[in-house]
Formats: sequence, structure tokens, C-alpha cells
Amino acid sequence: MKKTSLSDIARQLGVSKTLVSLVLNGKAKEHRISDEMSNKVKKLAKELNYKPNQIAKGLRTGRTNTIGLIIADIANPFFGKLGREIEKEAAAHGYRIVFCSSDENPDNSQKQIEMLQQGQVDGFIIAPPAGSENQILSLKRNKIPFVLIDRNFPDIDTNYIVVDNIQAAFEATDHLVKQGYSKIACVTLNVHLNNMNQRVLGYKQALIENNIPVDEELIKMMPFTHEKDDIAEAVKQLEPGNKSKVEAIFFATSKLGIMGLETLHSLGLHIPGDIAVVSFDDPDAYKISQPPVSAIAQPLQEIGRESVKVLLDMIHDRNAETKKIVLKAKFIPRKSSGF
Amino acid sequence: MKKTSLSDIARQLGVSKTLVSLVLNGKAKEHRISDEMSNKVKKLAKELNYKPNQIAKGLRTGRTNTIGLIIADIANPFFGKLGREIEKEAAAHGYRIVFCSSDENPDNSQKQIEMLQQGQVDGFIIAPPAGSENQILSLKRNKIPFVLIDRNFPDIDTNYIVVDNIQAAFEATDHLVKQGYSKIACVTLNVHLNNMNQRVLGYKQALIENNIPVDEELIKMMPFTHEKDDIAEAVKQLEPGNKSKVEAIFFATSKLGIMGLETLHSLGLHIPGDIAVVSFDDPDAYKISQPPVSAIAQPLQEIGRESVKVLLDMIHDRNAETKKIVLKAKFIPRKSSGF
DNA sequence: GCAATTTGCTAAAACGGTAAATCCAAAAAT
DNA sequence: ATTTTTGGATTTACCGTTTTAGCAAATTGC
Repeated sequence: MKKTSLSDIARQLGVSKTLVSLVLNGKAKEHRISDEMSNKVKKLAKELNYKPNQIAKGLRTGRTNTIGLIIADIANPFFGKLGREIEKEAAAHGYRIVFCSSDENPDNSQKQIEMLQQGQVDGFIIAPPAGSENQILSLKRNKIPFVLIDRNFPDIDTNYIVVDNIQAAFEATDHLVKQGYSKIACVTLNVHLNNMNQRVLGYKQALIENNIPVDEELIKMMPFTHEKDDIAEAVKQLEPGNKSKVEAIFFATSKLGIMGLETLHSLGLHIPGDIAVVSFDDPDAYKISQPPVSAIAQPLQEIGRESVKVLLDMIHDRNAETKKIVLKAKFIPRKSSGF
Repeated sequence: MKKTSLSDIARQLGVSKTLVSLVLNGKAKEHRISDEMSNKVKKLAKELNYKPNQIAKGLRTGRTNTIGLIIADIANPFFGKLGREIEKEAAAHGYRIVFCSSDENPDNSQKQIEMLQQGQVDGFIIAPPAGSENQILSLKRNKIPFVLIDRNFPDIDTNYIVVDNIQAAFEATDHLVKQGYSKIACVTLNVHLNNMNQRVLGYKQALIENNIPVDEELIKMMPFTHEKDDIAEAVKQLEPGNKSKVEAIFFATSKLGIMGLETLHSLGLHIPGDIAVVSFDDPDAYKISQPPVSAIAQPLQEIGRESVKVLLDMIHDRNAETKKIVLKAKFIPRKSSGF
């Protein structure tokens, strides 16, 4: 049972496939096709269960109704949830999502973008890994529609949707201070991404504003290929028993936070009694953790929606001016910071 | 700067595009194209940064090198991790993934399958929602390659990759018994999916084998649209203080488990002192939970790999016989069950 | 030295649509 | 009576590949 094509319908009705195409694309009126013929076509199309071949359509029109989503890792709940929101908004506009996980590796994202660029997607939503500036520039140069999410490159004029990382990190750290902690450590990624830099910046600003000296010893930069052992090592150095007398830790990502908590627990430390914890991002894990973890929740739905909208704007008008959207993240104090 | 096409190369070299196509597809030898010409073509193709238009290729060959992945929800870490494994294996074979979240709703999956079926994917990997039997049958009838994951329809002869749910649930429940609990409740989904049925079956079998009567009152079936409140309600009914004197709960999914734990914590219950917990699936949350949660970890990597392999087999030979693969899940005892 | 084969390459069709241009009556306007 | 408009449809071209069929020149066989 072969799929029915435009020509099949046209042949059976003894008309041209152009006519059939026009009718089924709702351009009948515009092209003065008689209602009688219109109805005949529609009826037969339904009978034969005609479904247009999107590939053929794509070849002719140059549009695929598909968005390429390049993120670090779909298995990471942050990106998973974000992906879901993007999928939802895209579907609402008749778009599909093909996703690629880059593992924060620019070589991967490079290959993935190249692969999808061969006429398969109308545009990209990208969380660009560090070192992928040239890829982004190349997209821009070729006028490929795209929008960055989660992080952006300040030196490149592009669309982007991010959160105010400085303010969010500030708020979380400030909260720790207000809760009475002053020896506050920061565990972050040793990676040149502006969102990460800004999180550390917000952390520092909060300390400074509260007249607490910034101790670089207390800022642990993890290699971005971080494994559990790395975090364990870093966290152990921050153990309150040590000379540094750390009282609280600010984790700059949920992956760091989750691994860090595992270590803290395995050390038998009581949270927040022995050490308090706050973290960027708000995975389910933090809600059921005992105690629940104070977290910075990003507005995933809004990020998802806006990124799709901005991208579609760009697709429809490649010369549209770039949109730079900075959203507010929400700090949720929980028991892990003595709240 | 328009993209270069086969014709561009052909024109510049004064040869036919057939020749260029043959060379670039490695069919030069086979078609007796001279090495000299071959090299000229390859060189120019590289110079012009030629990338074949996959859409055009797809139209001609009927193959898109794209797999449609239909799951319940990419934001659910179980499916996120599984998706990642599938993506990896697919990429290794030159395939891309377009995903759709069905929310366990057959109407959604129906639309999604239809949409992707318009020539856009070479095959499907599907976690079919309850009530989607007809869709699966229809795929089968039309000889569309597909493989089911996570659950299958016993009455339909299809490819599938699942875990032995009965055995896994049995093991987890049996573990609870061995730990000394006998009043064991089960929180599951009120949905006609064989994996869910089997989990309850395994739970019951373990009780029976240990001479513990099955108390239907202790089996809570949640509507599959479950929200936190539903779970909270159910869990409250199971509170050990009640007449039922429940000592342990087996959660049939991690989503149920996570919501359930939130409620147990909010009730101020101590785990496992007041009530023990085991759960199907093993999200990060369970590892950092205090205490860590005893869990049934599915072999996600193997499921991902096998599903892609089986699908590709089917794509390459639509009449290949169906493969039914049942993998073992691994029970990981942790402190939540007094381990 | 002539037929048969091999070598090296090409033209054209096809895939299934969409877009632009065109055509031809009949009706309306001049 | 001639021109213009309108309604209703068609023809042609094209998107960028792959595939089928084939052709001329060079080589081989005898």
C-alpha cells in the first residue's frame, strides 16, 4: 500500500496536481478554483488519507519546520525540562525538535551544527559550549537563524535568552549571609562560559556588599569534565573541620550540587547544622532531599517559550534585529540553608 | 553566499553531476571513473566546502537518517537518560533523533506518529501509551520500522526492549521482607500498561512466596495524570499511624517515589525508622536523598543501544523477524529500606 | 582488420511537491 | 464589434539528489 501523492489525487480526478496542491494549501479562493472542484479534491484527499510528503515540500520550499536543539546533555534534568518546554512551544507552532547533546564540547557541537545545517533544520536553539564562538559567528555570517540559551557570548551580537546569573547568585549568597553564615565557599566549573563567570561574580559581590572578604581559597573550580571524585576531593577540602572553617557552600550548578551533597552525606556531615548548602538550579532531587535544598530556580517555561518565539521571528525575517532577553531566576530558600 | 550543490562542482569541472555524485559517494571505482577525475572532484568539493543537501537526498532515496523517538516526557529523568543513550547509539550509526513527548496520551502519540510519518523519519522508537494499540498495529501493517521500549503489548507481535518488571519488583519487595517488613504497601499507576501490571504482579508474588497475605487496600492506584496532591493523599492513607500499620512502601515509578518521599518528609516521618521505602527506577535524587533510596536501576545504556540496533536492523530489512528483548534490572539496596 | 569488450563518462528521469507564467473561454466593458 | 476582465484551470520549471540506461572511444581478441 503505497502512500498517496498529489499526482494520485490529480490523476483520479483528471486535473493537474497544481490544482490539487493549491486546494489543499488553502489557496483555492486566491486562485479562483471553483468550490465544486475544491470540495471534490478535499473529499478525495481525505478518502485516500493523503498526507503531504514533508521532504518533498522541504526541498521545494527550503523549509522543514524543524528546529535543531543543541544542548549540553538531554539527560541533565535542567536541559531535559528546558527541552520539554521548547518542544511544547515549538509544537504549538507546528515545529519539531531534533536534539543533539554536545557534552559541552565545541568539537561535538561543531559537527552537530554542520550535520543539521545540510538543509534539515530551519534554525537552531543552542546552549553554546565554551570555545564555540567561531561556530556562532559562522552561523551569523551565513544568516542561519539561531538563538542562544543559558549562556551567551558578550562579544557577539546575537539573539539570546538567559537569566540574570549575577543577581541570582547574589541573592543566594546574600541569603546565606543573612542566615548568619560568613565563611561561604563556592564550587563552580573551570570553564569560560559567561553564565558561570557571572555566578561567581554574584557570589563575590554578595560577600563584598556584606563586608566579608573574598577568599579565593574557598572558590573551587572543577574541570568541566567533572566526575564524582573531583567534587568529592574539592568538597573534602572545604570540610568545616579543616582550618578554613567553612560554614556554607554555594554550588554553581545542580550537577555539582548533587555530587557535592552525596559527598557531604558520605562524610556524615549534618546539613545545615555542620554546613549549609545552596545551589543554582532546582532539580526534583532538591525537593526530596533531607533537608530540602535551597535553590535558584530558572524560569524554564519562559526560557523555552521565548527562545522558540525569537527563533521563529528570525526564521520569518532573517534580518530581524537581535533580541537579548534576560530573565529573573527565583531563589527558593529551604532547610539546607537553615531557613 | 549560496551553498554549493553538485551542479556547481560539475559545472566548474565541466563534467556531469552524475559523475560528481558517484565520486562523492565512493562509487567511483565501481563505475570506472578515472582516478585523475576522482581526485579533481574530491579536491574541488573540499575547496567549495560541499555538503550534500540531505533533504534532496532524502527525497530521492526515501531515507532521512532520522529516528523518531516517542516517549512520555523528555523532562522525566528516566526518559532523559534513556534518550541520551539512544542519541549516542544513533549518532554512532549516523542517525539523528527527533523526539516527541506524548504525556502518556494516545491522542498525542497518534498525532506525533502521523506527523513524523510524512517521510521525515526512517523509523520509530516508541514508549507506547496505554490505548495506542491501534497505532502500533497500523505501523506494523504499513511495515514502518519501529521498536517499542519500556513497555510492550503482549498481544501484538512487535520488536521490543523491556526489563523483566516482574522479577525486578519481586526482588525489591522480597528485599523488604527479608529486611523484616511485612506490612508492605504498593503505590502504582492506574494505567493499562503491561510494565505497570507486571510490577504489581512481582510485588504480589514476593508477598505470596513469603506467606504474607496480599491486602488490596495497600495497593494504591494513582490516576496516570497524577499530581502531587494525589500522591500525598494516597501516602497519607498509608501512614504507619493508621490502622493498616504500614511498615514499607514500594513505589512503582520514580515520579511516584519522588512525590511520595516529599509527602513522607512533610509528614515528619523518619525513613526507614517509621517507614521503609523502595522504588522502581534510580534517578539522581535517590542517591542524594537522606537516607539514600533503595532503587531498581534499569540498564538504560543497554536499552538504548539495543533499541537502536534492532530498529536499524528493521530499517535495513523490513521483513526481519521481530526481536523481543527482556533485560534484567538491577536492585540497589540503600538505607531507605534499612540496608 | 573487424567484432566484441572495456573504459570513461553523460543525459534524462525520477522523487513529490510548490511557484510562476500562461492559456482559454465566457462575460463584461468600451 | 472589439477589447478587457474574470474565472478556472494548465504547463513548465525547479528544488538537489540518485539511478537507469546508454553512448563513443579505446582496447582487446582472434
